[in-house]
Amino acid sequence: MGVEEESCQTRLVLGLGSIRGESKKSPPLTLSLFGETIDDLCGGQDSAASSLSNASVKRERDEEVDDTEDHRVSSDDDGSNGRKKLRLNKAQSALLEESFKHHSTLNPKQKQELARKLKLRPRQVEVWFQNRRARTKLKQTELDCELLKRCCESLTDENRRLHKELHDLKALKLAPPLYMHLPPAATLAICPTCERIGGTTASSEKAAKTSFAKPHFYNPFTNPSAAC
DNA sequence: AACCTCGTCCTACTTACGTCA
DNA sequence: GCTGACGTAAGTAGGACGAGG
Repeated sequence: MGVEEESCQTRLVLGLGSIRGESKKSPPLTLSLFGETIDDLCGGQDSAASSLSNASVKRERDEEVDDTEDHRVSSDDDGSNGRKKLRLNKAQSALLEESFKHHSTLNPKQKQELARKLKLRPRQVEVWFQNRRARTKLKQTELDCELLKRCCESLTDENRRLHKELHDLKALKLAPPLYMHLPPAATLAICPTCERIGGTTASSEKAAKTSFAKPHFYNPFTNPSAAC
């Protein structure tokens, strides 16, 4: 099936969502002209083109640039009006990915060059980059979400632990006989920040002194379990 | 200088096709 | 063969921005 065959066909694409009124942005019906510009079809400028959106006009202009290879399949063979979908081959995907690694956006020259190499229309290259950026962003959002979830879980655990510790300390305070079993007060070190009782070793004393000298700030993002 | 229009590019959202389990 | 989920190409609306009048 050649480009000429396809480009001569005017295809009416009916968006189901639009028909159902699901999309607030979409018009009820969309007339899609594949391979032909409005000007081509109307035989001149300033007729119907002026009523089209900028994007549509631009798209049609792009399509004029490269229609040398048919990556589309006409759906009119079977009499349906649905659009057929381009599938990029592995080589095309690989080159696009490689290009995306170097720059996630394209200038017009790069777009043209890439389209020429891939034997695609510049508009298709542009769309691929738009969708690729969207996928990258979505993936990053998912990763961020996962990280926040883990931080939240960590903070919840820490909070639970601190509550329990506070409860234990209060219980300890209300139980005088237990004082008898504790070491002399002078040997106890209490963390001024978390109010935990430290041990009597040199290291814990040192830690306590350090805590006095320099209050520690807990950053769950850099050190989720850094508290004491 | 301030404004308006136009063209272009982008994002966000959506639709619809192809594939696969 | 049918079906639902998923990935993705493509359509659309609207905003931002620069150029030119």
